[in-house]
Amino acid sequence: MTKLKFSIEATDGTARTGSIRTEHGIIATPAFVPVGTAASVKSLTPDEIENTGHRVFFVNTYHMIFRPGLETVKHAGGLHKFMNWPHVLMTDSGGFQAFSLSENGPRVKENRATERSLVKITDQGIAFKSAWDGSPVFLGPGESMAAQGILGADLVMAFDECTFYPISEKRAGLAMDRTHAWAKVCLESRNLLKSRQSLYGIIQGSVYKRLRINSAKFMASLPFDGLAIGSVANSREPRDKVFAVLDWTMPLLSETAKPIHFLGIGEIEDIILSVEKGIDSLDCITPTRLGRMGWLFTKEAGLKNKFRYDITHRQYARDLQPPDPLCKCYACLNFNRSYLHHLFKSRELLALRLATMHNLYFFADLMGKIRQSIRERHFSTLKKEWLNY
RNA sequence: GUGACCGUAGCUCAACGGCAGAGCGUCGCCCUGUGGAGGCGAAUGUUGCGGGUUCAAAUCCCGUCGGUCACC
Repeated sequence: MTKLKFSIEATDGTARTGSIRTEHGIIATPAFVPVGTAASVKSLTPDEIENTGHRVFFVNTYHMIFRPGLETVKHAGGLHKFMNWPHVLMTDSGGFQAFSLSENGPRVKENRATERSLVKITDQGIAFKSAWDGSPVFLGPGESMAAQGILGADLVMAFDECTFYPISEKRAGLAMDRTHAWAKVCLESRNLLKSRQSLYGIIQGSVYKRLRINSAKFMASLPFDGLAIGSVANSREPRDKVFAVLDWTMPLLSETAKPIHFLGIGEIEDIILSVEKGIDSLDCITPTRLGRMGWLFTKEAGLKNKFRYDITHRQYARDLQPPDPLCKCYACLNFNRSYLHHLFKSRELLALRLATMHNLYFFADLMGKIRQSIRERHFSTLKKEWLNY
C-alpha cells in the first residue's frame, strides 16, 4: 500500500538529509524539484535534465487536462513514457490554479486587470476555464486524483485551495476548511491512483498561526505518504511570515517521519533557510523561468543580488569569462558570457537552453553541497558562507 | 562641375505650418506548487549650422556644411 520509502540518514540541528525511494528511482534529500509544467522542462531533453543533476521534476495536472488531454497521456502509457523520462515525477493537483488563474492571480493583477477570472471555487471543487480556448473543466478532489492517476507520477499532491495574499483570516480559514475536507476525499480516492503513487497532503492557513497549526495537526493525523506546505510565497506574503509558518508547523510535521515538501520555494536564500528548518524538498520556477529571461545564477553575485545577474546587460557584451567561473555545467565549460549575451540579445533558442542548463545545474549543485554539509554536521558553516549570517 | 534627394534620440526612421514620436538599443523594476521563449517603467533631442517669412517652423524661403545617387 505505501509507496515511497523515506529515510533520514543524518541530521544537523533541525536540518536533515536522506532519501525518498520510488518506483522510478531515488531522490536524495533535501532536493530541489524543477518545474516542467507542460510535460517539459522548457527547452531541455530528458538527458539534459539528467545532466544538470536532477532526478525529479514537477508536471501540472491542469495543463495536462487541456493539452494534450488525459486520454492522450493515457494512450502513450502515462507521463513517464509520454515524455521518455525514466526518473521520478511529481504532479501538482491543479489547486495552485485556484490562485494563479483567479482575479487575484499574478498575471491578472499586474497587467491583465480587464480579464476575467478563469476559476470559480465552491465546496465541491474548482470550475476552470481553459487558458487557451475558454473551454470549461470542473476539478474537485476526486477528479484531480483520477487525473493524477492517469498521469502516473510517483509523487502526487492532494487537491487544495491555494490562497492569495493579502487575505483575511476568515477567508483563509474557509480555504483551509475546504482543503481539509478535500484532503479526506483525496485519501478516499486513493484507489484511483496507481498502486505505486504516493500522496502528499497540503497544509494551508495563509499567514495565520492558529490556522497553520490547526492545518498541520490535521494533515499530520491523516495517512498521507508525504506532507507539503502551500500558499506561503505565492503573492507578496511578507518574508518573515513565510518562515514563521515553518516555525509554527515544522515541529508538528517532523514527528511524522514523512517527507516534507515546501511548495513554490524559491530563491537561494529561501532554500537554505527552509532546509535549515527541516524541509526535505522544494520546487520552484526560479532557475527555469528566470533563466529564460536572462538571469544566471552565480555564488559571486551575492545575497544582495539573490545570487544572480542579468546576462543581457551591456557590461557582459565582451566578457570572456564563463557564465559562472565556479561552475562545471555544459554551458560554463564550453561558452563565455559574451556569447550568452549575444544569444539573448539575438533571441536565439540556444540562449534559453544554456541558461536553463546552467541554472538547473547550479541548483542541483547547491543541493548536493547542502546534503553533504548536513551529513558532515557543517550546515551552519554552509549557511554562513552563503548568507553571511 | 551640374542636378536631384536626404540630414530629427545611441541606431533605423515617423511627424510635412499647430505640445517632437515609434521601434530597436540603454538603464531600472517585477516574476517563489509556470496562463510567462515574458511584463511594467524611465532616461535620452539647441530637429546639421546660420539667417528669413509667420501669432506659430523639424515642416515654407535663402545661405552654408555634410551625405547619397544620377549625369558630365
